[in-house]
Amino acid sequence: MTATPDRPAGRPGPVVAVVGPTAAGKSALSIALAHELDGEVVNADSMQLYRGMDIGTAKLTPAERDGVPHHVLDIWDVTEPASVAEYQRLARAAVDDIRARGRVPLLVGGSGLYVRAVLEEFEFPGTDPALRQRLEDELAATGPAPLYARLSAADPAAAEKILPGNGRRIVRALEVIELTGRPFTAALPEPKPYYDSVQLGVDLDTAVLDERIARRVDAMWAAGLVDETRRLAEVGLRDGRTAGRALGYQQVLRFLDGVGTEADAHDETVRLTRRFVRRQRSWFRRDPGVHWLDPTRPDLLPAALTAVRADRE
RNA sequence: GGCCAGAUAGCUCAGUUGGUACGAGCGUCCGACUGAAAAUCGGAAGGUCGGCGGUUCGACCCCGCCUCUGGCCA
Repeated sequence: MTATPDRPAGRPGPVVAVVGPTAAGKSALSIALAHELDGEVVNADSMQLYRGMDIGTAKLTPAERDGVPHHVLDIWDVTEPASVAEYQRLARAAVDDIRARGRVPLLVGGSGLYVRAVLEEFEFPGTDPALRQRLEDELAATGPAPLYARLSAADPAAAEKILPGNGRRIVRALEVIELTGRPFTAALPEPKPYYDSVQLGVDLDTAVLDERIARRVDAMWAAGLVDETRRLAEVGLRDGRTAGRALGYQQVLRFLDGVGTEADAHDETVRLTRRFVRRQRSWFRRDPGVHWLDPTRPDLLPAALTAVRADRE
């Protein structure tokens, strides 16, 4: 139990986080928990932040939300680049507001960094579009090697933690160093809670989850993902640095641009979503604080509630 | 029935003019991760090179037979 700076008086319970890989059953559990706990959902899915990206992100429809208020979704245009820092501000404001009203915040999503940014002490150094652009242009022109050499000289500790081929992270590190004059924290810090929280993780056997992903992508296609993408393309999805790369949308965009068939786009989406799941797991598994639950167990909800209440002492 | 091509990692295919397979992409497994994180990047495990025989000091690469696959001709 860690004191939080501006926790309202009384006994606000922990923030309940529901995490895990895509398609494992986070949404269903979160709705059930919300009903039991008098909770409201705060989204922690980086792509559900985009307005209009509904089918491909498996966003719950208003009807599926079943009366449970959802926050921090549909806040960005598809052309806007995502920002964890901005998300952090918005999500924390939503959490604080929910608690101030005496209700329970449920942080739900599969974007590991986003979840941590809310739950733990996590300060993002600033950014500067012009500087960033300059570094990115340089990266595009020369490749990562010269940039990495510069990073090694300026901040050996960071360089040691960042692989020489990872242009993205090298650029960000150089940006932070130049901007702040201080070294870049290239390794995740020991978690220090910002909110008291309970993290519930749901996951399935790989074979089962892989099959579910295939069916989910089928369902997305049937629900009109191609049309949704076409509509979003008209309002700039292609220029969206973040949104245009979302799973499913990126593949449909390629198909719409004449690269490959629609079936290719579908199959690629399945393939890449499966790969994404592996990455999500490697993020969440390292966190010892996650209480894992098998979402197929019949007593899932009671088990989840037990885990939440166990933390309340 | 005849002719031709092919048979190499789980899949698709490179490759060796005979000297322990440099393999690649995809898949699989594992990992990193501080303002794009559904991003970005790294590592590992997988092959008695279709079968049997022959030639040779030595064959995945040469020869013969066989099996399977694809195509062409009957």
